Amino acid sequence: MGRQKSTELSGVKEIARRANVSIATVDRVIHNRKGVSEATRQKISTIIAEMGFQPNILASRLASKKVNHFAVLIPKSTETDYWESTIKGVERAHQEIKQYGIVLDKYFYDLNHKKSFSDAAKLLLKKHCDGVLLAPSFIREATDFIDDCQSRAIPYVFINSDIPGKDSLCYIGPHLYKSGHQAAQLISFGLKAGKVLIVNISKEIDSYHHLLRKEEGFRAYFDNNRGAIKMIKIDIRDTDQRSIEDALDGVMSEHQGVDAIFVTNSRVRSVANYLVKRSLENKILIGYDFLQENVKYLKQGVIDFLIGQKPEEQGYVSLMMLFQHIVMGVAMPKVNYMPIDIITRENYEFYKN
Amino acid sequence: MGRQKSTELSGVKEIARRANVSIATVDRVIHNRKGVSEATRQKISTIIAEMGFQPNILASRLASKKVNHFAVLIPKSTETDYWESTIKGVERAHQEIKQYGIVLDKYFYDLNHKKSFSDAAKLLLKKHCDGVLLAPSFIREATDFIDDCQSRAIPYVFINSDIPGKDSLCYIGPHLYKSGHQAAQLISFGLKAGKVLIVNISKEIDSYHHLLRKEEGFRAYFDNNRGAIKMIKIDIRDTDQRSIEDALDGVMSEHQGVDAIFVTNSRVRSVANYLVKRSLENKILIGYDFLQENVKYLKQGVIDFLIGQKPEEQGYVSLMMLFQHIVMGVAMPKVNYMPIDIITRENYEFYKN
DNA sequence: CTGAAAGCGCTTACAG
DNA sequence: CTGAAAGCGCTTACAG
Repeated sequence: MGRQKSTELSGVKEIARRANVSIATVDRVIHNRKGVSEATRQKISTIIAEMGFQPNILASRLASKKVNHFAVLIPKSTETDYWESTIKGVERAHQEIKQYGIVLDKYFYDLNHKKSFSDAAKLLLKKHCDGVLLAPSFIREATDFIDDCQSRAIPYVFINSDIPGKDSLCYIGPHLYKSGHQAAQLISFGLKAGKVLIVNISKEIDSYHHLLRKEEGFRAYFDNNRGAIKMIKIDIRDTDQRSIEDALDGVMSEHQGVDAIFVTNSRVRSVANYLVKRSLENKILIGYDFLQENVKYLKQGVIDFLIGQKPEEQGYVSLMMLFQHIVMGVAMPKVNYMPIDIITRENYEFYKN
Repeated sequence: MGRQKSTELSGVKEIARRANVSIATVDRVIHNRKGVSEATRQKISTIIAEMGFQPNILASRLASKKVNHFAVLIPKSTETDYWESTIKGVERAHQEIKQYGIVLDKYFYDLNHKKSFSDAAKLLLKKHCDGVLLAPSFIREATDFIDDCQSRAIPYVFINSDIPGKDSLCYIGPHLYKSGHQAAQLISFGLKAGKVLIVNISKEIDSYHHLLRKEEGFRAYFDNNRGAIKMIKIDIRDTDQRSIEDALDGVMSEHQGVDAIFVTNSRVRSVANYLVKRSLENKILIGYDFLQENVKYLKQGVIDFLIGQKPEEQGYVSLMMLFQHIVMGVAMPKVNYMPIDIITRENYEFYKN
């Protein structure tokens, strides 16, 4: 391991020397603090530019002992589900940056109750906070909340879905339409002609809007590549296994000879379970999300493909974005679409959420 | 933005106070330096454990001005190729950690000349270095080099491929066998019966060994799921377009009615080009790597699937591993397989190498 | 508008 | 074997 006392001329001390001022004044200029004559400011700015000076962020955070609070507002998770991965990613990012004085405040809401969102949001706004990371599941409630954020000049990033028309620091999540498109392409690769069933399962009317965007993309693919594919669709609003099976029995008997099924969310496991019970495993089945239960059916060959949305990376990237923007002062892209991952029984063991 | 002077009792000062010693002695114990009586060491260790003390890495690196040199030894890249991405990932990681006093020394060799590897390795070993990241393309030469590393106690990580039997800090790269398996599954999803052609294109005898592991995995899939698939194979050692086309013409006329082609590396673009020239775009074509030229044919529908090996992430992760191990003292997994990514014309625009 | 001085939490000679 | 003191590059009161 080398050791080396710095001999190079750099840092605030050198700037101060060259400008013939104290380092305190240099500091004022670096941070755009007032109380510096225009002339001195000019002189120092020029020197900074010439030197290509980059402040030492370690020393800066150490000396200032500055603390930033970031708040995260997402659905609460139940065991092994999707949002569990998201919060895991957020926490992993926090581990990496907490030494810079980043405090993470977590707020969760219940996807079945809009009010829980507003309640959590209210709590959140009671404490000081320098940036927010939110999953705006409920359009109205989320809109109210971000209006509050805006009036307090708190920057926020959308995760997993966005609110069309509402400007945020950044959106991090999937391109829903395209992911539906991808599902369609996979089916059409394996099925040149036949009947395809689209299944939406959700009691959430609000989040239904996500599913619809996937469905649109799915349909559009066959419109452009129209061939011998017929499409049927069913919406299932009661999400217990029994109701799902009844609904599927209904549609299957009404429309004989379904060859492939596209489930627009992670409930594909319920459909897989149904297919096994009815000995219909040979149908092509595609759905969403790398969840334990889904992978089980993938391994068995009941589910052919899962489309992954990288919830953990979403969480990780989101918090990092906030950090890069607020602490490091780095510019960020407006949109950061997650990859559309294709998971199969051959590659699932190497998959990273 | 909050500000807050620390009031909590923590840090070396507090340890020193509790142990009734100076902070210098505390420092000696923290870093296992000698020159401390066993009694004092015991006392201090206990206090450290009790407090759950974690040294402030920012302050530590700032005060010590310690510098670590990491060396990277990989093939030199030509424009937009695979290794270009790898070095990009390495450099991105370096950007993030250089503030900790990490210096990156880059060495490149020519994949067409084994000697260039040894030469670069010799150069590398002339300078001080705390860790090495290497792509061991040439087994013999790489083995000699890591023996040197071992005798100097320099830790090293393998990237992109490993040397079976040679223990390293860590291997970061694809699971070659499984990725061949994946290619086979995709083909079999789209082709229930027919003829499949395996194509190896490489003038490199050494790196041939990689391709072979992919081919093995590919074949094994059809052995397990044997059906109406016949396999043919061709090795092409002259990699100019003309020779490739001649070779393909030969095999195609000898074996009529090939339905699908699996190219075991990124040269799939050459085969795609050939198929276009002969108006054979309707055949299923699968190959490797997210390179511009390959994506061009993916968009056109000539290539059906590309398998991505995440070269950039390989580079990023590798350097981070070295950093985590050497600077942060964190334990690392022995193997870090990259995901086996499936890239299509529907999802390529969201793909990250 | 400006500067001297103390301090962030740790490390490093140096002296004993 | 141990400690007092200076210093890393920056920030923050405080005084002028």
